[in-house]
Amino acid sequence: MESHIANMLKKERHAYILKQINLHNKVLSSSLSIQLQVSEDTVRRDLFELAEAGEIIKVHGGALSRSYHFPAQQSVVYAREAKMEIARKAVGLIKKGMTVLTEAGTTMMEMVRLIPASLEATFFTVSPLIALELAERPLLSVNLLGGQVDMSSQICIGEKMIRELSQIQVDLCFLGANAIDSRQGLTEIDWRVVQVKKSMIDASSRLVVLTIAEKLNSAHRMQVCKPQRIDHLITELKPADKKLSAYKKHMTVI
Amino acid sequence: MESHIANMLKKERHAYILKQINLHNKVLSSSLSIQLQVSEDTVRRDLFELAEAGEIIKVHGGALSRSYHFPAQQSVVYAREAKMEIARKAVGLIKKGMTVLTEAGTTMMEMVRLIPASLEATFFTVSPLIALELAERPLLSVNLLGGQVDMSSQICIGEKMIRELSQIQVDLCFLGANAIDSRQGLTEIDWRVVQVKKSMIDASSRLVVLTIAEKLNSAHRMQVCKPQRIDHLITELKPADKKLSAYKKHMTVI
DNA sequence: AATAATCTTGCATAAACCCGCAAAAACAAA
DNA sequence: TTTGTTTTTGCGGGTTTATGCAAGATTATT
Repeated sequence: MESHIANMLKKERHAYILKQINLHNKVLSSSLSIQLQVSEDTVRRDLFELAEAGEIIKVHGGALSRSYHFPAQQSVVYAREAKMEIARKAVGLIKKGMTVLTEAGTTMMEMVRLIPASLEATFFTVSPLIALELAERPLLSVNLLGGQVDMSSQICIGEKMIRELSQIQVDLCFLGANAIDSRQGLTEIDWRVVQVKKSMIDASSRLVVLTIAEKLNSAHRMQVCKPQRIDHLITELKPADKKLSAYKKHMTVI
Repeated sequence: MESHIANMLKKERHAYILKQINLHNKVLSSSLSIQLQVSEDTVRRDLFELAEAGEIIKVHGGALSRSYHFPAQQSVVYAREAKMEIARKAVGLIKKGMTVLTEAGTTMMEMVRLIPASLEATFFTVSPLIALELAERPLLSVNLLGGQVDMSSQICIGEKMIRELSQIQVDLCFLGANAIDSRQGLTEIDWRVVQVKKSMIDASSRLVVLTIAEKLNSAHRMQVCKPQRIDHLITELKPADKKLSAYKKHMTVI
């Protein structure tokens, strides 16, 4: 990457700057000048042009992502309709007396919200938020597996957690999918999250993957598990939908 | 990870301040100065600009949310004023590089929210919510101690957690008080919570108790620790207040 | 009234900015 | 390639902005 940073064209610099802003929500003229190996004036001109095109917000000292203009952060869940349909199907798999292990994510939260207060079961989870929501159901026994808290995924990770996971055995494991593909299986971006998910899978008899259809047929760098290991795949689509046919060889589609 | 936290741009500070105001309904120039790592003058100028833009209401010592005067959504947290004052004092005890153990509760949450993003320290906590809030600070290492999740206290409890606590040693332990008395010390209602708090105290060199003055001179059934074991007592009162004199024999009152 | 905290004002400094210009680079056509 | 045209870039020098500090005024608190 660093190699073609020297002697970049204006367009390339613009692309680079936009990428940086999307990544950090902010750039400094001074550091860009060093990163791109051009003068600060040039950077300023670049920022000015991007700002004029409405791509970024220019401020004294650098520039900010446009999202700073809409300070009211949207707490709306993306594709909630779909996620609720998934949640409805998922809850149906949980029977009285079962031991269940769950991950984090908005889909999982929708599922947990649908769990009736009358359900009697044992839950393990790596997600603080999910744990708190589960704990509101009086008949559930809720166990939160501790560890280092990861900011981006909002789950607990780390060695200790993996060691703890190796000591439990559950009936059902619910995982959300960052990306799933009928050949590459479940994949993830963050190495540390992969470690945790692998351990979760090892600790469970049956594996259930929840995902919105949008994420079907996509893959990331690191593999969490092969498609054969997945027992149930739950999406908002009808099981007969042809987008799911490729998955049916390996797993039950719900 | 580079921290774009120190050396914030003006716009970023403004966004941060607005977030804080929406969260607490009120900000103090003094606290903001610490959190943002800039001089009070700069904070004052920021507040002035935001006030001029009509975003907030500037008052002596800080600023208020505009919606605060119309008591539409008030009293979400009981005695928030007092708790913020306590929080402000408590944050002062945390120094760079320390290892800190915290409990749950609204006072603790106020404290955690005031922790500057620039602080470098290691935190252990038994509270899922506190853990998530802490995790937003990039320079902190946050460890959530897992276990059964107790609905009423919203903390993790149980044998496993106590065993884990026995394996760590921290500089500072922050406990909230359900009841505190100059002779009976710290007391609690729930037996299982007592077990956890006792273990937390055993794991720490210095013990800090946070409580609103209202809870002074009250006691419950089960003792958590003797008054002598408490190193610092933090309330919203001035240290010189005569309500605190009985406690001064045993502990430092802040 | 006394004390402490906070505010205002003015000033100093460093960083960031703007403007114009000339060199350099990219581009297009001969 | 060479030549001419256009775009892009870096730089000098003057301007503006951001920030912290100090001293005195103002406002809370006791």
